Formats: sequence, structure tokens, C-alpha cells
Amino acid sequence: MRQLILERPSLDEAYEAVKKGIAQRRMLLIVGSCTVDYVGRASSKLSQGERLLIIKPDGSTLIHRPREYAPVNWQPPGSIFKTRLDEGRLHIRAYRRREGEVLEIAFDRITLVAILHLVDEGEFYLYASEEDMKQAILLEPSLIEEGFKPVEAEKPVEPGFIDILGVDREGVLTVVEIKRRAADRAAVLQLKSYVDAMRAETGRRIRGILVAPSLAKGAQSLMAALNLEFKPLSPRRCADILRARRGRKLTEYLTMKEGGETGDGR
Amino acid sequence: MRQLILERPSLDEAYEAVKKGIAQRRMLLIVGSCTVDYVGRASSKLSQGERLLIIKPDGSTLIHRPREYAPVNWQPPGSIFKTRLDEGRLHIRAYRRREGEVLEIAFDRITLVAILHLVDEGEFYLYASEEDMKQAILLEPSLIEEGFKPVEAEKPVEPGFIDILGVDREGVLTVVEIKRRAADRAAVLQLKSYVDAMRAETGRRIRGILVAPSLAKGAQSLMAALNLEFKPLSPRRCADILRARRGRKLTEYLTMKEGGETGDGR
DNA sequence: TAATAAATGTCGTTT
DNA sequence: AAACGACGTTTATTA
Repeated sequence: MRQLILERPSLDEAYEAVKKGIAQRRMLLIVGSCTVDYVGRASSKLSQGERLLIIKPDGSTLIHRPREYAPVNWQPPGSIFKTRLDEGRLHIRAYRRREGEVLEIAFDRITLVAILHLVDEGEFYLYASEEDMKQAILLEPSLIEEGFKPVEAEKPVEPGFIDILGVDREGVLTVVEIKRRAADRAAVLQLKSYVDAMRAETGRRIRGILVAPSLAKGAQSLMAALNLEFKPLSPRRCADILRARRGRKLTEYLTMKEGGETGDGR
Repeated sequence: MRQLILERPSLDEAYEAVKKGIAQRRMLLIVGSCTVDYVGRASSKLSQGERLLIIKPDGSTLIHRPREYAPVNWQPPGSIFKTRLDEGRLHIRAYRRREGEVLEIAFDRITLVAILHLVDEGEFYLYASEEDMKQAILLEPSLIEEGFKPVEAEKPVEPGFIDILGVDREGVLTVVEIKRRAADRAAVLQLKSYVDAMRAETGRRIRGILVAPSLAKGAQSLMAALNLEFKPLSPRRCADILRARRGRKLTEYLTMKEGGETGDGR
């Protein structure tokens, strides 16, 4: 059966369907009036109200109220479930053993149960990530400034990993920290700690450049105080550059195959 | 009508129901085979597959695959919707004008439409937050160390806000930074910047104490290098202390009312 | 409106 | 298993 829909089921009917749906690792939607209790890294209590409970085949559990982006309560994947009927309520418990976290939902009225068998092998592509920005800079280092030459990406230093370490046109070691959105104080402190680490490692003067679409106000004064530099660059522009570059690469590849030639395509 | 369920509707039927549901600001569940395109802060493409689309009355939009906690695509509250039938597909577009973000879902087959009228005025309480930890320390400063005295909470300094500024038993100004989970390098850098700011402001020696349930490995070496101190404290313990303290306060209050007395209840 | 930091953040990646 | 940092992070708070 691909799909089972129960409208306004009795709690007994819902109980049977939910138990079966979980056992068969289906996706469950349960709509009704419930309370929710959570104990784990924190604790929470949610009093009576009508919500949507989603249980996914991988054990992810979400309780959505009729507002807001985020679920009010949840469990990440890997939960184990136990359902029971008790005192006129259907209890569904989602437990994560490793984390010792318990989420319990108690329904006193259910208006919809849907047991779904969703098949989804679709591929998901995301463009304009911080990684894309890094790749674009590595392909086209002049995005930082004329004469900039990358030396190493993801260079490990004591405080973490330097996005791009390079040298400027005068040979000065330069630490580049990339952010895909407006850089805040935390980003500035991150860059500062990398610059300090490189200075300690080399004993030489180090430039620090923060690359981001913009710089938060409070971050500007910190940048000045710490003698760091800002280079505006948007993730969108980087994605465009990557697309163009990769398109060209593809063209070169096809030309090469057809014409048997090598070179940069000029 | 409290609830409308359509099983395996035609796209035409689904279209009419969805249009009406959005206009009436209901919560919508749409299950079917779709593609998803997003353009905004980044861009994404998701090829054909079966998913659950949730549209909430506040404009929140979520596309859930049959796995993972997080929606694969979404819009936060405030989206504006446009639905259309085109080339045998039902297109639903969620648009956020301010951010210039567009999410478009195109269904070629729909197996379930649910139009729900959820009433949820329940109250949500969360315990053991970082705020709870701060309150517990303010009520019981010895949680930091014997003789510690808070002077100011949320003190603004150049790099941000100091969780708790106090003095130790010897009168040395002490910056306390609180984290509800294992403190990482970012937390150490945050504390460091506050300590530096206070030192610049006062010209005196400043102690810096990081309060958290634990300290990440790399954070430990950073702490040592920066001459900062760590005090283990769990959010759970703080929540317990708050509960006990507030319980006592309540008892005092009731005793006072009944007995007409004042004092600390001893 | 902008900025700042928390979050039961989650998630991927790497050690 | 722990650590580290990105995320279309979202959300609340506050200037």
C-alpha cells in the first residue's frame, strides 16, 4: 500500500496505524490536539494545542505549530519510537539513546493520520556557498587584489584552518578568511587568531584580509583596531565566475576532443 | 470547514484547494512528486522526487524529503504565494520581497492535499538555557568560586556584551562568559576579546573565566595560551538550582501571606 | 532597521 | 567519538 489516510480516526485506530507505519518505516503525518514534553540537553513543556507531528523513516521527528519556520520540538534522525494508549490519550515517545533525549507527545484527539511511502532519489545542488567563493578565488586570485597568489587552502594552524594562505604582489604572507554573508565580530576574531598564529610561526609581518559581501558595523571598528583589511565580494559573483570558468573548461575539453588540440583555447 | 482532505486529487482539484487554502490562511500539507528551485542568498536545484510541502498561515514554507531533520528548501515566515497550472504541473511560488528570495515548487503528481485549521494557543516553556545559567550564577555566585561577587550582567563593552562582570575574593575584576554546551575556540576568542576590552578600559589585571559543561580540546590549549580559566557547570544543574530557589521563594511568599511574616524563612 | 549572540541549533568533514 | 566550522542558518533582543 502506497498511502493510508485516516480522517478523524479513533485513538485506537490511530494507534494501530501509527504503530504499523513506524514499524514499516514510512513517513507519518499526525494532526491533532496534543501536549509535548522534552527532556535532554534542555527541558521543555508545551501545553495543549493543535499541531502537526511528522515522523520520518530515518527517525527524525518534528512537531510543527501553525506558525514559524522551526519545529517547536523535535528529535534529529536516529530516534527510537514507542507508542501506547493510556488514560484516553495516544502517547508517542521518540528516544535517542546516545544523547539520552526523550520527546513525548500525547494526543487526546486526532483529526488526520497519513502513512506515506515517499520515494525521493532526487539530487540536490546548492550554489554560492562559502566553498564556491573559495574555489572562485583560487581560480581567479585577482578577486582579492592584483598580484595576489594563493599558496595553500585550508592550511592548518593552531587556532584552526586558514581558508586561503597566499602572498601579495610584494611577497607578504596574507591570510584570507572568507564569509558568504556580512562578516561579524566573530569572523574578525577568527581572522585575527589566524594572523597571530602565522606571525608566531614565521616571525614575519602578516596581512589579514576578510572577504565577505559586507562588514557589520561593530566589525568595522574591530578590523581597524586589529589592523586587518576588508575585501567586498559576493557569493553570487563567485558562483557566476565558477559557472563561466567551468563552462569554458567544458568548451576547451570538447574542442580538444574534436580538434585533437591542447592549449588555453585562444 | 475545519479540515479538507483530498486523496490523489487531479492537479486541477489540487490547484483550486491550494489557492483557497492559502487565501483563507490555513495550514496546507501537499504530498506529491515535484521539483524545487530556489534563488536568493544562494541558489539551489532539486530534481524530481516525492516530498511533503507545508505552507503555514504565517507564510512559512517547508519542503521535507523523507529523511533528515531539516527541510531541503524553505521560506521563513512572511512569504507571498502564487499558484498556477502550467504544462501539466502545479506550480507554487513562495516569494519574500524584502530579501528578494524566490522558492518555486512544481508538482506533476499529487497524492494528498490537506487544508487544516489548527488552533494552538498552548504555552511553551524551555528550561536550562544559557539565560538560566546566568540567573543561577547571579543567585548563587559561589557556583563560579568562593568569594565571587557579580557586579554587572550584560555589561556592554566594545566587542559586545559581557555575560557577567564581577570581582573575585581579592577584588580582581573578573569577566565571566557562559556557554550552555561544550565551549569551542570561538567562545574562547569571545572571552579573550572581552578581557582585552576591560583591560584597555581599566588598565588593571583582568581575570577571564569560561563557564560551560566542558571545554573542547583545541579550546584548552587556546585557554592556556591566553591565560584564561575554565569552570565546569552544566545547564541542568543551573536549572535545578533555579527551580529550588524559586520553589523556596514561593514557599516564603506563601508563608508570608499565611503567617503575615517577613524574612528569609529560617 | 541593523546588529549582535543564542540555539535542544543541525550537519558534514576530518582527526 | 570528538572537534571544528558552515549554514539560504532562524530567532530574539536591543540600540
